[in-house]
Amino acid sequence: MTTFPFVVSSEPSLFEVSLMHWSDVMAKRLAERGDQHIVATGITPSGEFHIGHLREILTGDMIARAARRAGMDAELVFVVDNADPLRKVYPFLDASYEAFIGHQLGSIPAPDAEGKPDWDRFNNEGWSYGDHFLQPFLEALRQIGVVPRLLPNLEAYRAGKFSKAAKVACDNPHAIREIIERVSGRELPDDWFPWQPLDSKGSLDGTVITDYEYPLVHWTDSHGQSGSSDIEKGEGKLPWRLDWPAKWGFNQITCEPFGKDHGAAGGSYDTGKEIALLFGHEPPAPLTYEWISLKGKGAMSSSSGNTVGPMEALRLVPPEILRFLVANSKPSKAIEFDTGMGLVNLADEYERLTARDFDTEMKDENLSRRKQVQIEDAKVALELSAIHEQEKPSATSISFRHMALLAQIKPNDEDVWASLRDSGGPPEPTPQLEDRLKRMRAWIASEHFPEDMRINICQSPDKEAMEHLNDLQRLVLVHLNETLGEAIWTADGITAAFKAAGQAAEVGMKDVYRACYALFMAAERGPRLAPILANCNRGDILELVNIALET
RNA sequence: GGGCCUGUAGCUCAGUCAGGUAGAGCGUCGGACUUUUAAUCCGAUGGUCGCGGGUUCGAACCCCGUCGGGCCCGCCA
Repeated sequence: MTTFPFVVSSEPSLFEVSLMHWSDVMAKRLAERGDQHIVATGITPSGEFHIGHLREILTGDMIARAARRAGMDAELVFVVDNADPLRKVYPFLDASYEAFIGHQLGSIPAPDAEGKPDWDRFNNEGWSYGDHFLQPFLEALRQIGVVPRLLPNLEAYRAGKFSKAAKVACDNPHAIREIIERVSGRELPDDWFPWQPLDSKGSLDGTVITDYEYPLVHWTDSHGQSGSSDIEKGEGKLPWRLDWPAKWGFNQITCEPFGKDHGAAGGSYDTGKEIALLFGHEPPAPLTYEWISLKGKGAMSSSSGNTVGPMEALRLVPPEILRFLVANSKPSKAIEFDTGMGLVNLADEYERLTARDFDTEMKDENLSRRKQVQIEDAKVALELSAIHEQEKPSATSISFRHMALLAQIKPNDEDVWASLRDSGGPPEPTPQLEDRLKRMRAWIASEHFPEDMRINICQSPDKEAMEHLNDLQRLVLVHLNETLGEAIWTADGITAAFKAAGQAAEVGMKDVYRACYALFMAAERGPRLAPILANCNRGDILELVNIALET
């Protein structure tokens, strides 16, 4: 008998490390700190949001859910970094935005359809640049089952929430400088000061600090103007490396996932955790995650237009599949988002998982440890994929592939439901299924739908496919010309014509279908032909058979 | 220069934290369903765990080195 040194004899705890999903590992870490948690996420609304940003939010959401499942209180918050400045005139912006560079995203007008500043909405409704990009993202979040408490950063500055930290920083610029220089290994300019005042035009760039008398930071700007910035009234902002740890404090953040850029040694989390202590609070438990890139196109980037937006993704993919993508990948794993075949496989894997009974599987005592890990991981990933936290993910029992076929073959939804009914599906379409079909149709209509999945009826006979047919199979075509010509143009009628052609040619149905698939789809096999042909133009199909016979 | 992630079956990846007989899904191939919604079911196929050393009774896993891919250390959150 083999003994495994790693088997501990004590009773299995909820936190049996070897059997944990990544979200549970984080929950365990949080449990060591207490049972009240605020999980933070944060994004700068500088441009179009993309599914890369979804990972940030979903990672946080899943940690919060895991903490709640383990019996803790946990809330998800979303810091909207609208106090950050506009960095440059992005390609989607009009050149007039040049004047706003350095200005805070929450204090400048949103671009209109032509990329020009929309002053009307800005002046009348206060509709800002940040709002413009945030709004659709929030809608996508709602669909995907994430409703975080929003913490707009600019408003936090104006409300004086940064006052305490800003005072500590401005009172101790040398201590801050020491931390940043030592931990990040870079040298700060001599005139560096831990506060960025707004200049005479409202920009955070280009000011020189001339003096500090709490609560005022005195400055001169690039326009030759000078003035004072009150650090308690949001007349400026803390530099990012201080801004972040300051937010941890007054928002009482206990956990925050962030992209790998922040997580690098000497990066902003490293300096942040020391600065947090200086501010007087513990840094949150970190979790570094990898980026999501687009398959074959590299990293996602708003400015290059190389993105799939959350709303676009949701038109194609059911939200639970998007959640599953994140839940099923360890945060350290880079995700390649593939809107083609990868998506089909992902969705079908999801469907297969929903059909499994994990509890029963786990009862098998002969399972290897490895197997147990797999089951546990899959089970938790599936739970986290549910849009609503409490609900069990339900199986549609219709694979993505199958749905893709039906949606292509049947232009009318009713026919799809009828077909499902006939093949043992649900008597009435569930709302979930209707939703699936709607998204599937959008996907098929989009450029993202993989060619491999597309059903194409040949316009003319494919030479190569036809050459592979033997004489017997060719003979079928002769009879097919006749039987099909007389057939009633319905699925049943066409099926009957196939049979009749087979009988006339005295060959088995296998050869009939071989011949048909070669002719109609240039393939050896395929989806059931008759219903597809029934939806095609009769004249075109007969013409196709004719041409084939002539050549 | 410093650091992080990553390399396992044709593909996507588990497994590395706590060393104990290389795993899953997809794909491919074959069969069944007396023929079909790329379906389903069964079976088969498949890997010098990037490479080289070391530690060990035993290494995908730990240590050292090396090669390849991605990335960060410039307030770009």
